[in-house]
Amino acid sequence: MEDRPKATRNGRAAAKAKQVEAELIAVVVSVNDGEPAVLTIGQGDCLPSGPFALEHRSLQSGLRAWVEQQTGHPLGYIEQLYTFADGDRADDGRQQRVISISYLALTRKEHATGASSCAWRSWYDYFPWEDHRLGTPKLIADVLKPRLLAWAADAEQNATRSERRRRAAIAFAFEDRSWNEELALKRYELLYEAGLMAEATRDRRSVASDSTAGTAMIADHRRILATGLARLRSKIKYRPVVFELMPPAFTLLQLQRTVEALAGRLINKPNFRRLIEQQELVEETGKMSLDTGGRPAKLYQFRRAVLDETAVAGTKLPLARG
Amino acid sequence: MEDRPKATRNGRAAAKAKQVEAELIAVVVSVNDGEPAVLTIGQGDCLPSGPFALEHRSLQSGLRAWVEQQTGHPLGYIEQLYTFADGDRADDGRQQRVISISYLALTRKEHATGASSCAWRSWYDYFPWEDHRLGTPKLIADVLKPRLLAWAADAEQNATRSERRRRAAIAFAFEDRSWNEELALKRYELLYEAGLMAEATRDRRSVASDSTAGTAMIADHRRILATGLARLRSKIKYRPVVFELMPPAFTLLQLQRTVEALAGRLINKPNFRRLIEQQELVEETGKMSLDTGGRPAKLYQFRRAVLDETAVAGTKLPLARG
DNA sequence: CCCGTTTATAATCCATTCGACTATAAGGGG
DNA sequence: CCCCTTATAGTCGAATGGATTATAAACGGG
Repeated sequence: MEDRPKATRNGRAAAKAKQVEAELIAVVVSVNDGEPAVLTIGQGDCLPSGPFALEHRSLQSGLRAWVEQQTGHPLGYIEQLYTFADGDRADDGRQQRVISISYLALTRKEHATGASSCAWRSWYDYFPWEDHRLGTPKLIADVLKPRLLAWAADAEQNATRSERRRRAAIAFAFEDRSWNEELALKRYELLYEAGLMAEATRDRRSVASDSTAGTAMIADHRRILATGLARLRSKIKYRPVVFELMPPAFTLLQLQRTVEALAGRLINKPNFRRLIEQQELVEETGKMSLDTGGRPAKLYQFRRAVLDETAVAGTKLPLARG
Repeated sequence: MEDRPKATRNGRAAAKAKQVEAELIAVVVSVNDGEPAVLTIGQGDCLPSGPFALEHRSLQSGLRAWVEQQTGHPLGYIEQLYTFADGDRADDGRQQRVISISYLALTRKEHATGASSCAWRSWYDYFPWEDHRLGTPKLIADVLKPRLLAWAADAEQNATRSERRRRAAIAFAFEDRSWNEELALKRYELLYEAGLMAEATRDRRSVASDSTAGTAMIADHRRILATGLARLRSKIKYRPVVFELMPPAFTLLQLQRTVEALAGRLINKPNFRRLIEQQELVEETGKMSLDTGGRPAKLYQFRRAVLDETAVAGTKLPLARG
């Protein structure tokens, strides 16, 4: 059985043909006054990114270095999102492949970010159909729904037509289905496929659609952003990651507003409080917040201890069903 | 703002220093007669893998090609697990980095795999402490617990000692905590850190421990396997992936045994049936299985339609709590 | 100073979920 | 025919979690 590490040996022998460049991309998220924001560079159409190089000790430290260099912002919590190859880069004629490794980072805005050419932009600039806190956005019924149905009707085969209609109905809660905020990535992919994203028309070199929604980004950065959004919306339901976005002391309503900003939907207040308390995620600081506008609220802090305990329990947040 | 795609441009300008090799690694899982198996090559100490090369259209197709070449086994369902860099490869003096992109694949054994040098091995050969179907393995109380406690006591600082004890207690359900099958990766990491895995003593070039548990693998392959195990145990609870492991027609008990094999714990039978049925995951084929040993059982098949519907619902499986 | 507004905080109601258990049905073998 | 095995149906009860109501405490305006 001398051929055991065959693959690796072959790879090294003929390594020349198998060299790739690895790119690190970050979705850096914060929430300020109930608005979820993402850290962008350029004209707000680009996520912080850079190649993984020899001087980086690890993928994570490489990512931290690039983000700090490009935005002046140090990162706390980070988690890997997804790795993919050959977006639209292979078509420039060079025989060089790029692998993109994307990360989700949670932080707080506060750090004054010097004069870098970076900016915090609201998630919902890029995905205006995702914010359901004030009800279903009109954009959906006025623009997206008719366009999606037209796209479905465009299909040649009958089966394809009904499949497209069903996919759209599930993703966007047509035909009185209930809205599912975790489907953010599926919705982006559907809109891309239907030619409603500026990126799609650009990539296909086809005629620009008469109606595209949300702010576009370079390459596949908006897709990566959608991936981060979907991951975060899913994760806040079973892991206490929200606290990475909170200041050291906060009121329960501030915590709720942060979750709502991420989920893009409103939460029942008493139930939210009950769940937070019975899970012992927070403890009182003893101080009160006076600038609530009404009755002063207790200030709480995250119980760091649960970061170990919770590995067992799983932390749920009550996101009301439609 | 002409410096927008700065990172990428820099990367290309000085590309020479930033070349890496990308390796694809597969955890291929099947379940046969209630035994969960993983596809290995070599002496059962190596997962199928190979470099990502120019001829591969995508990461996934590259992975499929390597697995099929090395094992003769075509893959169905695959999902990305994790990407990591610089395992223990950077220390051989070469200035060359390797990025490993790991995948989880679910399949069925059936395909006669020619005469390749590959073999199906039980998961629990590598993680004997993970199978709790017949009660808690004696290995835990007899070997792991004393060794872990000794490791905890070894720490110099008081805080470190109590932290190690707490981590061990959570992961292995000491001090009458309840067993959580999803912590498989944490358990492996803990045992590695405590020097109980042959890989750890090998990596550190330290004296081999007097007691190591389970079959070791090359490099970090056993860690990757643990990652796949943990991911799968988590995922079967909210997505209907189990059916990728089932034959076209099966009895409800066979389905239950498969879930139990993956989870490493037993499930309450009436509750399992109730959950499967009320979620409409399966439909009757009209045929019966006669070789049950008792009363004949209805044969069911997976309702492919739920693969779309379920995007909304989330499919739970009742894994009884300790 | 009262009173309406705003927010905080506590308590209750109720449908659903889900673990645990019991009971009945239908095959085979001695 | 009894007894083993497994299949299948039904019940009980605790806990979860969504929805609603009630009370408390600040502020500001008339």
